[in-house]
Amino acid sequence: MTKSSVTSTDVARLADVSQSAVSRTFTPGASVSEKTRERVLAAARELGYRPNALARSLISGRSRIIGLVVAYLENHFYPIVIEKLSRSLQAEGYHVLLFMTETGQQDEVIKEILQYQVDGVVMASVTLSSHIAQECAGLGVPVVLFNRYIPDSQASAVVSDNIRGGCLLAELLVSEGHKDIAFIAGQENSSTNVEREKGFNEGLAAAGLHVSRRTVGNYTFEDAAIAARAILSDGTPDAIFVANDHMAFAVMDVIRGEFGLKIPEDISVVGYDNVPEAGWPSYNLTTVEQSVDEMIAATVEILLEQMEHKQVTATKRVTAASLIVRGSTRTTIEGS
Amino acid sequence: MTKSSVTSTDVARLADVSQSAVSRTFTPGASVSEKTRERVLAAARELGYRPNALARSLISGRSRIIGLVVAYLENHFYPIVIEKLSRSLQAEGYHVLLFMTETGQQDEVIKEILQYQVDGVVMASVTLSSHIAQECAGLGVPVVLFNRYIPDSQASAVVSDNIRGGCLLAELLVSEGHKDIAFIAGQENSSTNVEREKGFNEGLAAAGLHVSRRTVGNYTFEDAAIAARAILSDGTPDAIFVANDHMAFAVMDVIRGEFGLKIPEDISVVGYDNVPEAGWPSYNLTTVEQSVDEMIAATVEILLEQMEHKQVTATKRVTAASLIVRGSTRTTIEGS
DNA sequence: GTGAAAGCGCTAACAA
DNA sequence: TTGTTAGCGCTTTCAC
Repeated sequence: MTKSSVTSTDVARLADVSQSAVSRTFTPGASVSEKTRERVLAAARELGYRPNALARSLISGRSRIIGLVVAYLENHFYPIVIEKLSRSLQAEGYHVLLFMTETGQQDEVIKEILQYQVDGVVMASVTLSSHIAQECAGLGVPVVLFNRYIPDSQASAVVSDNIRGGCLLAELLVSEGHKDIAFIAGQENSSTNVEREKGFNEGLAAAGLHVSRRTVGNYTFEDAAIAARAILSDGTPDAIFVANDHMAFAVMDVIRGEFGLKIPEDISVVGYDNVPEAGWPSYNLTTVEQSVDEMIAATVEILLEQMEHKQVTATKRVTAASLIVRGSTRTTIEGS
Repeated sequence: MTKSSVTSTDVARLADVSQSAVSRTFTPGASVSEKTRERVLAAARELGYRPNALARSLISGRSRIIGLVVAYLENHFYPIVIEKLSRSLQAEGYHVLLFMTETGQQDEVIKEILQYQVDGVVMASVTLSSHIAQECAGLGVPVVLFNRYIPDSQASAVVSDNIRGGCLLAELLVSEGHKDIAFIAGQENSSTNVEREKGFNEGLAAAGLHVSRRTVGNYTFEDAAIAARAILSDGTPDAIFVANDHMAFAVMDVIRGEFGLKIPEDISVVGYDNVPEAGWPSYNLTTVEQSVDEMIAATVEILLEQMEHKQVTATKRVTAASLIVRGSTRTTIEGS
């Protein structure tokens, strides 16, 4: 039992310097002579001293903690986001305090977060009320909505070009000669769903087509399966656009397992996100890639910029979307 | 710009009470009269006051933060762990500070963690040196290794009964009449791999059998695919036990996609973990379930117990493993 | 039950 | 460059 944490005062005593000297030694860019620096470092090592980040935060007003709010990790897109965001922030000397929430509880959660004096907040798979966004802005705490966008919010947002992505998929399906095209939606009022659908519809419209059938999968595996059954019991469309990959896997399973149809011979399926499983041979799903790396980079950039200048202004960043063509879509169409 | 956080002093001034009264109002179990309590609460609401968790931690010596260290989220088992652990801890008033690390960097990471004065640490998919474990114990910070076990460590561990699980799978394969049985290992020196293999071998030995071929997949999708190719190019075994589900998906894809074999008609495959994808129709994988819920419950219990009594003692908890039979294994064997 | 006062471990002026 | 001196916002004795 070494017990108790050693404090800077303990180190100072052993090194025979002032407590401030110890503090300076551990403050990058402070002025300490090489001699005292070494003395302090030696003493610190001997006692096993580590600065208390909380005490530091209390006075400096910067905790170097970023709050991350997520609603669910079922969709594999989000674990990847968490991993990459966390690594990027760590590289900048920040750490992620994780908050799992239910949709609808976000405001409560934000209040909890603020108690930890976080320097910034990232909300993935979750939105927040304009009221709370304003409160954070007032406190000088930048908030970034990740993969979500709320018009007129005080919060910044990083999204990929979902409209363009939807359009790319429509163009692909059209070019392959599909006519009877169905759509399985995600969460109705989410910006991702709205924009992907919008782009998709526009793409079809440009070719004089439109979605023949539409059901809702709410971005969950189970609902997507139900949505797929609803469509297929009503006849087999040429193609289905499913609003994200996670749902698309469920849809493909229903198509092949329950209806005995072949993909892409009997029906084409396209998804959205390009999660790793989309590249797995069993699914081999044609999809649109949202570059998580770019989205994360933009997020960190916004955060750092605003934290540094303590100037919170709502910023919107849109990253590129790119088509990933795999085997779930026909390259040429034979019959009709 | 409301700027600046309101402090308890601000609230005290408005409510015309002492600053201590404000503190007591927000300290569960402190003695405050109903009257002052209401005055304080009213003032707090008016000013939008929220206690500063960092300042509280500084004096109370308890941060209510738990450090969680994870190496990778590729295997879907871990995102689920993160989600459930985070929710359980939140329910107890704790929050998770996330640290992504590379294997081999854990000691550095732990030192960073300790700076945040965490009340406890959970290490998933990662181990730590006995040296660091001792340091944490000395500081009174409980450490729980999740799904990992290190003999003679100062750290506690929560694991499922991997030996039993491996044995259950062996018994199943034996009972179905399989003879030529291959094994694809995870990470060679991880306790999960060692124990699952041990149990599996014992189970086979009880029937006078043993593993015919063995390759290593390192718990990654890519290596598992390579390991599967190595085995299959050498002839088709009756069955393959893959040390976790994540690798099993890669193996199944190779079996069906590259070798044109049918599962389970030509070959049975079993995995381990029972991640959600194992239940997806495309894989429908027979596997062993590690009850994440039970493992999380045990983890939180150990943490709370030791944090409360500030008494750190290495504890080992083993949860049950149960067989989940699905369609990737034959129920009766015809030929061979 | 309530207020005054003493710090928790640290950073940041300010003098020296 | 260095030490001294104030606090950061809060909890917690201790008298009253």
